[in-house]
Amino acid sequence: MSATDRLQLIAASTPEVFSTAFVKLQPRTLAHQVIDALVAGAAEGLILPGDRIIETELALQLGVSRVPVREALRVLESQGVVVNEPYKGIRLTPVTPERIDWLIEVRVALETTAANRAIARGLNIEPHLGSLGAIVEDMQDKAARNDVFGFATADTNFHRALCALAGNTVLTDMWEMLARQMTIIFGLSTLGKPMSAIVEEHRRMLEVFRSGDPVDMAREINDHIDVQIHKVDIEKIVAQRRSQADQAASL
Amino acid sequence: MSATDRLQLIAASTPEVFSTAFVKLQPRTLAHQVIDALVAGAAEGLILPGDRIIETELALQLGVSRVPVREALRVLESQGVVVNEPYKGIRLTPVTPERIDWLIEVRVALETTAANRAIARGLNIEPHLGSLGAIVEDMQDKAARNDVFGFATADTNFHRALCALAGNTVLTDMWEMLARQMTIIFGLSTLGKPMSAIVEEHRRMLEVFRSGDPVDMAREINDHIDVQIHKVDIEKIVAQRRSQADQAASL
DNA sequence: TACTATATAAAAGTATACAATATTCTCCTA
DNA sequence: TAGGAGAATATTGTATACTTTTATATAGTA
Repeated sequence: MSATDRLQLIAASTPEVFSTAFVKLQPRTLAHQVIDALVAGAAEGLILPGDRIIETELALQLGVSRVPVREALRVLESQGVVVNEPYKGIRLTPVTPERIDWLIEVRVALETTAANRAIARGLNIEPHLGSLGAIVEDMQDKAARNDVFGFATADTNFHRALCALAGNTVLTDMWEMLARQMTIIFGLSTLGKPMSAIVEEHRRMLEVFRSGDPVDMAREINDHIDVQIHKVDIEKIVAQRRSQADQAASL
Repeated sequence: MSATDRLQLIAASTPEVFSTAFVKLQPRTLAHQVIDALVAGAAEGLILPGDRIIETELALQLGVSRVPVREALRVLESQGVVVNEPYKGIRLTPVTPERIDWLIEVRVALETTAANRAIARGLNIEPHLGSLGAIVEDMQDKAARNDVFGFATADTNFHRALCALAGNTVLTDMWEMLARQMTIIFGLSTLGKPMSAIVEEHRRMLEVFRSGDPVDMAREINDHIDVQIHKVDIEKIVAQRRSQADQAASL
């Protein structure tokens, strides 16, 4: 079963993935939608790290021409989501434990910077604390319903909101790049700890943010993000997923 | 005089800009070359922040079709180098003092993280110190010859080499994104201080790196980068450049 | 049988052509 | 003369067609 075979399911079984992605903004260009579809597909495990992505097939499955597909792939290439070898093909970037370390290191650096900037701007007050708190409550709710996908989304939203308080669009743009890749990895791995514990961690982060101590904040973010995915043998998981997908295809 | 009128000079008067950009690696795709040409053109002031970039003209001037041009622009859009409004046009991202602050904030965060990681890996030893030192000597040399462009290139190389020591490709990729935008801004602004002083700063940074104190390193990087472009009224400079370009066009 | 060379096919890279949208300019009317 | 409606133009968005390169398969030879 090829990557694009699996990806077909994006346009077919889950059209909302393709449509909800651009709800919040004006109808963007097809290239942007292709990006979202690809990332969503990767997050759902329809495409696995290392899988080949063929322009023609992807264009066919998504119902667009190769041009926007190529544009999307070039963007994702520049962001490290896919790797390209001229005339040879594009693959979803293989996920190694090393690469996860790298992503975490940069993400911690960005989020720490963002949080400290937000504190420096004096934004660790209402109504911002309330907004962040609401997201934590949403996480709690999703955890209670055992809605893993919704939980992960809320988790991402929390960190996105925190970054946004820095008011630095360069930083938030970069954070979004990382978030995409983290989303793909999170989609593959089961969480390293129970959801209730993660909710509690966010409560604590929020409290530290309120208190406004930069050093504590840095440590809190580092501990939180660092442990999240570590100690998970991602390559084994990918192998399992691949065999599962192949097995399903042979039915 | 339009942006693409000025950009024409890239392909015409300075073909080496278009060719040297991809010397180090395999002949990459045209899109990558277009990216380099655009950034180089922006760094030389042939395109100014806020200038409209028209796909057709750019493709014509560079002697390629619109497809690679579009791919390049999409990548640059995702990196914040250009801004796009569907069906309205693409512009070189306007440079504001605020945006410079944002770029600096992220760059300091990344470089500090990189330096500390390099120290943690125990790479603040030979032969790496020697390599970095050689770059500083190169800067000294370029400063003596009053070669501003060469000096800026060497400066960039120093920081790139420092980041590379972290061995984190996610970080270096992001740093390159920032470097592009910084290059454009540096190309516009005159240096905030004499080149000899900047050389000295790099010597000091290198010394602190050797000593291996993370806190000192962070402070050193922050001071170095922060002061570099600040206190320069970038918008005024852009306005001046634009009037100069228009004046030259009317001759 | 194994290995190499050649031919065939598949897919990326590129260019051209067409459609949709926005801007601009002109002409008409108040 | 000023303002607006509409046509003309310019430019982006998208699709199709062509070229180049790589990979694969087949056949021929050692």
